[in-house]
Amino acid sequence: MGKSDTKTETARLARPPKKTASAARPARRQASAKAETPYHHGALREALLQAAERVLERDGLAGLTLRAVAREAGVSHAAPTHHFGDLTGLVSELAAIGFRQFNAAMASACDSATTSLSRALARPKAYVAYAQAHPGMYGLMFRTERLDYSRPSLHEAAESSFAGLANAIGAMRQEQISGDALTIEQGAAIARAWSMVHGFTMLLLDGRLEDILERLPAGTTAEQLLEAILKSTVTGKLPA
Amino acid sequence: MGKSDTKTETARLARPPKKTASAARPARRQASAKAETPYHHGALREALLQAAERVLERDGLAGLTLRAVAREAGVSHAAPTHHFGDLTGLVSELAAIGFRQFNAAMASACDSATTSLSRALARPKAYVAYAQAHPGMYGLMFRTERLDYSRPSLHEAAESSFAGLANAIGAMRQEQISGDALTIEQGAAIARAWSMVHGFTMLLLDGRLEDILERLPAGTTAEQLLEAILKSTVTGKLPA
DNA sequence: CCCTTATCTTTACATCGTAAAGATGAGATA
DNA sequence: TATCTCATCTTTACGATGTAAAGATAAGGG
Repeated sequence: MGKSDTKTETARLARPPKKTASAARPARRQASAKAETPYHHGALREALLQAAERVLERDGLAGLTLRAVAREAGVSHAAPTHHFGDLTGLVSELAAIGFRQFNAAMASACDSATTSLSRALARPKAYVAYAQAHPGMYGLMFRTERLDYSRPSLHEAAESSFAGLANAIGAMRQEQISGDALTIEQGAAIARAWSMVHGFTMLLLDGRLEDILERLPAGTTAEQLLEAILKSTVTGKLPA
Repeated sequence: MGKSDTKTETARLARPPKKTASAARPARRQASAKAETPYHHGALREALLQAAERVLERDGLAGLTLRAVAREAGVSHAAPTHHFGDLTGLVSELAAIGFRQFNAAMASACDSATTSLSRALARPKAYVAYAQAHPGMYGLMFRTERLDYSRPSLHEAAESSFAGLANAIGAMRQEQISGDALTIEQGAAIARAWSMVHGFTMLLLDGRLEDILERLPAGTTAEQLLEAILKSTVTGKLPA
């Protein structure tokens, strides 16, 4: 009766019943996260985060549940609770990882830019490219109500992401962006750039740009559309 | 044991046990949606949609569940299924209503604009204003993975919304936007405007513009920031 | 060597979406 | 009018999820 938990979920664990002799304990860190560690995993927290990212990119945001992550990592469904408190905790830590990945991608994109024009285009293009390569992560970072920004790791990673954007805009305007005060023009420039690229990304990931793309000359890609947008913006034309 | 459904949810219905005499049946449509209709409601579908909107704006997207809507409407938890099939159905119909509200707001905003500049600003301002007035609805329309665009009502309402945007851009460029083909410049102009205002709205609703707003001169509102963005865009300055 | 404590598992429960079967009444048909 | 049919709504049931609480197990220090 009821209580399907017990039967359904316990079955797949198939832990050897006793194992009093502590024989095995193989290498204490497998890197494959494939779970051969009985009881004390040794690095469950990291394993759970990696499992969560896999689940997220495989099954989408809706599939990212505590129990699914626990299954993916090969532990009991309540194991994540001890490390993250609740779903919000797990999701927030994963989002922090996403922001760090994202920041790294942006930094490396800016480095490999030479001309002033290419520097103006490199950042937004890398932005969209990251989102396309990690749609689950980007969705997690920007569309989940279940994020706890009071967590230091997430707060810091997101803050750093914002600072990178602000600095890039400042560099483009050949100004120094101070940390604590902005003119209305500076704020508008930052908000405008962020809104544009974030909005484009969201619409793209949601498939809402398809209507436009299929009306364009055959074979036009989203990247080309983005480039056209950026160039017309940089050139200074065509109001919204 | 278990099966808490029965006790917990049935309790609050408190339907008079028999009532074979069909005495009451008051007016068949209450407009208050307050549920005094035994068994056959008469207009449950509309009542459920109104209840859903109330729940959405009160408890947010996470609170918008089939059972919560049924409770709000005063019917059994399975009643919505008959009218909408599943949660996706209910949510999609509600989103269609949102798009129609939105389209009406946009249309009325455009009508009440005189100068060319005010016409360029009226639309995006009304866009953001709608989202701020109905954050739940806007979130539902644009951030829910659970929308079924194959439903005619939703498809049509969203399509009409897009057409309105495209036409506004076309008018601004003094061009005729044909329904089935776009130049790359036209597509870029549409995508750019949409991305900007959608991105701004999302960031604003998510509270992610707070970092910027609080660094601006004291008391600067989101509307003023938006206006600064739009003006600098119309004037043609400051690349992204 | 035992005891404390962190880690992980079991068990339990409320809630949710959804399916299926039963109850009820509205309208058509005779 | 009496009955039949069918749309509408309720009950019951089940699997899934998040989370709390208690139990099991090992790690490490006294």
